[in-house]
Amino acid sequence: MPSQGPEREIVHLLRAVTVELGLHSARFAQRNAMHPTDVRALIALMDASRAGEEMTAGRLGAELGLNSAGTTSLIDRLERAGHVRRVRGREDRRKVVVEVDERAVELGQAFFGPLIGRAVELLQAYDEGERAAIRGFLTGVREAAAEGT
Amino acid sequence: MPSQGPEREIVHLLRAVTVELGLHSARFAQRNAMHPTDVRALIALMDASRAGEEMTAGRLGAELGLNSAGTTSLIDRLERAGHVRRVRGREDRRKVVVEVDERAVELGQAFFGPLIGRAVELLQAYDEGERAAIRGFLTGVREAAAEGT
DNA sequence: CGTATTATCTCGTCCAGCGAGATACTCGAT
DNA sequence: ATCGAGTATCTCGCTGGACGAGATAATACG
Repeated sequence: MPSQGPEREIVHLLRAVTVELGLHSARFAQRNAMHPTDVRALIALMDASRAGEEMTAGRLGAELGLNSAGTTSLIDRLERAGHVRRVRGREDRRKVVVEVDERAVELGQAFFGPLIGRAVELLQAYDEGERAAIRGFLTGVREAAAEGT
Repeated sequence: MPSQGPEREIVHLLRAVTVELGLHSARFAQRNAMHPTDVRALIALMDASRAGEEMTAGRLGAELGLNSAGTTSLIDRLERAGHVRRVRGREDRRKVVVEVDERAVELGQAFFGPLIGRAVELLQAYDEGERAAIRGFLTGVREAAAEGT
C-alpha cells in the first residue's frame, strides 16, 4: 500500500495543483465579494470573448451546470455588481447575450496575471521536447476526465 | 491579442484540466447524492489517513475553509450517509476525530481509480527526463498559486 | 394564421454555510 | 482544589444560491 511509484506521486501532485488553483480562485472571489460560481462564469465569458464567440444566458448556464432559474439569478448578480451587461440578441430577440464589462476583465487580469506569468516563465525554461511531454500529459488527463463514466 | 505563444497555450490547457477534473468530481458527488464540499472533505480525510494522521473536526473545517457551524453540519451529513464516523479523541476529549468508512474509500477508488490509472499509464510512456519536466512544472505552479497575494 | 419549439424569467422552496453564542473539556495559576 | 482563560465542538436563527414548475415572449414551420 505505501511507497507508490513515481507516477502516482505526479498524479497526486496534479490533484494538489487543482486544489491550490481552486483556492486561488476562491481568494479572488472573496476579495471581490463574489461567489465561486460567479468567478467560473466570468472565466467562461472571457474565454468566449477571446474565442470571438457570443455567450448567451442559456449557453452560460449549460457550461456551468445551472438550470435556467439559477442562470438568471447569476446574471442578475453579476449585472448588479457591474461586471456584466445584458444585451438582447438582435438576430434572435429571445436570446440574451452576456457581455463582460471592461473593468471586470482588468480586475481578473490584475489578479490572475502574475500567476499566469509565473507559469509561462516556468515553461520557457524547458526545451521543446519537455514542453511536448507536459502538453501531452495534460491533454491526456483532460480527455480521460472528460470521458465521464 | 490573438496567437499567443506556445507557453500560454499550455497554461490554458492546465486550466482546462482543472475544470474537467472539477466536473469529474461533481459527477461523483451527484451520483452519490453528495455536495462538492462533501467530496472535498472525503478526499482530505483519505489524504490524512494515508499520511497516518488523525483528522479532527476543526482541522477539516479549516482545510475546507468552513466555519465551525458549517463543519458540524458537514460531518453530520457525512455521518448520516454512513461515509464517516465520529470518534471522541481519547487524549483530548474535546476533540472529535473523523474516520472514513471503509465503504466510502472503496466507492471513491471505484470512481477515481480508472482516471488515476489512465494518468499513470500516460506517465509511464515518458522517460525520466520528461517526467521530471512535468513534475517540475506542476510543483512550480502549485507553489505560485499557494503564495496568495 | 395557429401550434410547436426555444430562450429567458418569475415564484416558491430547500438547504449549505455564516454569525453568535452555548456547552464541554483542558490547562495553568493561584 | 478551584478558578478562570483558552480551546473544540455543537446549537440556533438566518441569508442567499440553486432547484423545480410554470409563465412569458419570440421564432419556426405547417
